[in-house]
Amino acid sequence: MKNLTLKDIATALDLSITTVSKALKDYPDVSTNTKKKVKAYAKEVNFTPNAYAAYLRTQESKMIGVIIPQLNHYFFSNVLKGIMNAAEEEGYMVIILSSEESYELEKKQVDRLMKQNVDGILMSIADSTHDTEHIDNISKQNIPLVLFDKYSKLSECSSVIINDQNAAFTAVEHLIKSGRKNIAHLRGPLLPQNSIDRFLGYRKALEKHQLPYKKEWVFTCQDITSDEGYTYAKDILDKHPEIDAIFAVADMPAIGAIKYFNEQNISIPEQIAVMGFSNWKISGLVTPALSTVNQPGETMGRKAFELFYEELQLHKKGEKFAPKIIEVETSLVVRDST
Amino acid sequence: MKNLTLKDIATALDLSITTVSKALKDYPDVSTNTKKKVKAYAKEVNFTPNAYAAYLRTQESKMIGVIIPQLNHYFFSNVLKGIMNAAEEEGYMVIILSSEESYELEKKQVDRLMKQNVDGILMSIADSTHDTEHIDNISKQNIPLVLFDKYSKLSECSSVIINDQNAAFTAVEHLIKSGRKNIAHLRGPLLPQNSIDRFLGYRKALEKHQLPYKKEWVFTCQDITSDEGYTYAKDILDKHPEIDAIFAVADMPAIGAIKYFNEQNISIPEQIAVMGFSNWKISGLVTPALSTVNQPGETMGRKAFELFYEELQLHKKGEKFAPKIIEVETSLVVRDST
DNA sequence: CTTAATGTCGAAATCGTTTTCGTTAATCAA
DNA sequence: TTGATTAACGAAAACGATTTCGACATTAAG
Repeated sequence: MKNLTLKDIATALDLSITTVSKALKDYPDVSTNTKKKVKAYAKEVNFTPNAYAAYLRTQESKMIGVIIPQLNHYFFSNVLKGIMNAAEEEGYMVIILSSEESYELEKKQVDRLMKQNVDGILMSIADSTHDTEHIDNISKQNIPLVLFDKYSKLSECSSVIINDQNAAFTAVEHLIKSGRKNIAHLRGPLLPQNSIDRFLGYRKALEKHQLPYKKEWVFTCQDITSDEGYTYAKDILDKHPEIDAIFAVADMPAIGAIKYFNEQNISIPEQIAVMGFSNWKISGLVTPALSTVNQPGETMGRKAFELFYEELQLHKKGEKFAPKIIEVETSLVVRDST
Repeated sequence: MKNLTLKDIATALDLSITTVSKALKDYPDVSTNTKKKVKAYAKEVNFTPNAYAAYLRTQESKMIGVIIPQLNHYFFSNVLKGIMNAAEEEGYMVIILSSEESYELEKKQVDRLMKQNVDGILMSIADSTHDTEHIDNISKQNIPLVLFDKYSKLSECSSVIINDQNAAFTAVEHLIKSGRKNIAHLRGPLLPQNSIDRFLGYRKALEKHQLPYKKEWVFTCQDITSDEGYTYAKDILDKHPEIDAIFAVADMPAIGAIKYFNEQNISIPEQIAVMGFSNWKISGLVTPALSTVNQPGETMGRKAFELFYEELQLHKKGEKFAPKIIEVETSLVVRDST
């Protein structure tokens, strides 16, 4: 049982392929009567025009590509959900690829998407990405591009982000307002802007409240989805007992730290407070429940798609599109760990 | 800057489109010399034949569709990884859709994939799916289909699964061997076979060791990715203080229970042992670390793709394919909660 | 009544690849 | 030398939808 074609419908209704095609797309030179008949029949037999054949003519694949650094990642899964829902509403299919935080793989995935003739690319760049030639290439090929979450200062294109610095600032200020004075920071890798901005937000909060900033109180996590916080918590207890709060770049390191403190019977938040970042699902389930910054992934995904779609419309009209940057609101989620 | 076509290469090398195409696909009626020249040039200009145009002729889209019940799910993310890696090796693109555990949406997503002319569909059916007409339709259209993790006894098609009953049996037996006698079960929803089989494994283990099975000790979680275990833990403490171990259908309910016990200062595993199922990343990070059954998602994904690919090759030859069922090995991960 | 405008429809070219079926020239057997 | 074989290439017809351009009939305008 093959898929139906325009020809099948044309034969059935004794019309030409042309007229059927035009009727379905509401061309003005088809009578209302014919349109009705064609549409009714098409609906009856559940006809959808073959996307591949259509592409050949229109050069529109009705597909977008999404590249994320990690597949197994609560936040990115949420972003994907937002993208996919928005995409479906406009009749777009989504091809998801992962760069596994690797610059080389990221380049390769970009290439795969271009070869697949996607109508646009939404991506969150990998931690290890240090140049943007492959990204700039996308725009050069006139393919709409939107970055989300992670972005690069080197390359100017549309982005959907949060204000990492402000969010971190608010989180740390909350620790300060609850009386903490010696606040450590589990920061992320050196390269990505998020990691830098959250660190800067941390410093700013300390500065504003005239608290000491000490280099030894900042610990770098290589992978913010791992439990590196566990070992750093040990360091903190052993070498810096004066520390009374930790602000982590992400939830997982914070949870790692909590685990160590629990094992050592250090009471949270009495002896030490712990603040995460991102609000993963698990954050509410650890003991004590983790205070954190909510990063609205689904909203970001939806906005990213909308930005792509807007850009595409202009492209089609041949107009230039000035890159837009959308900042999505975060919020502080105060639970039991602070 | 348009994408290159066969024509461009033909013009550049002063050959016909036909010869270029055939050279790239190693047809025997092209001289070795010409093949070399064409391939070298194609590589130089980074040419890949347009997939859409190729589809029109071959009816092969080189895409597969994957439907999972939830996007934001550690286990399924792992399966996806396995599928995507295997798919890439064979030059396939993957379209991922989510049924959100809804039967209606699942039907719709199947339809979308068929309309997209995917070469095959891999899916894990939703909890709420009660009939298999939409699934049988896929096979009827001669599109290779492979189910994974969740499957249906109603419909016979290739599947990649674990032996839920045996795995649950082993897990519960481990609790028994460590001296537990009154073991409760947080089971999953009534419909999916996994949930049933894990429950049956639980019962079998009790039976074998002549331990009591009590209906009141079985609690049904509606959503096994939620923390329903938290409230059931309260029930258990309040109404069934004799219970000394819990076997949960999944990690999240187990973690929910752990959270409640922690808050009530019930020591785990001394007063009560907790066993999960699936081995989510977070399981090692809660306190105490959760003992659980490891479900090798990535392997399952890879096997699922391989099964699809095998079936596709036979389809192309016009041969019949007898559905295969592959059972992937699980293993017990003993941590601190038992 | 003639010409122009309008309202419906279809023929045919096009997108880029694949593949069938020729065509040509060179090689071989007799 | 002739006929048959083989090696190397190309012309052209698909695949299914889109869209340009005409064709034809009908109506309106002059």
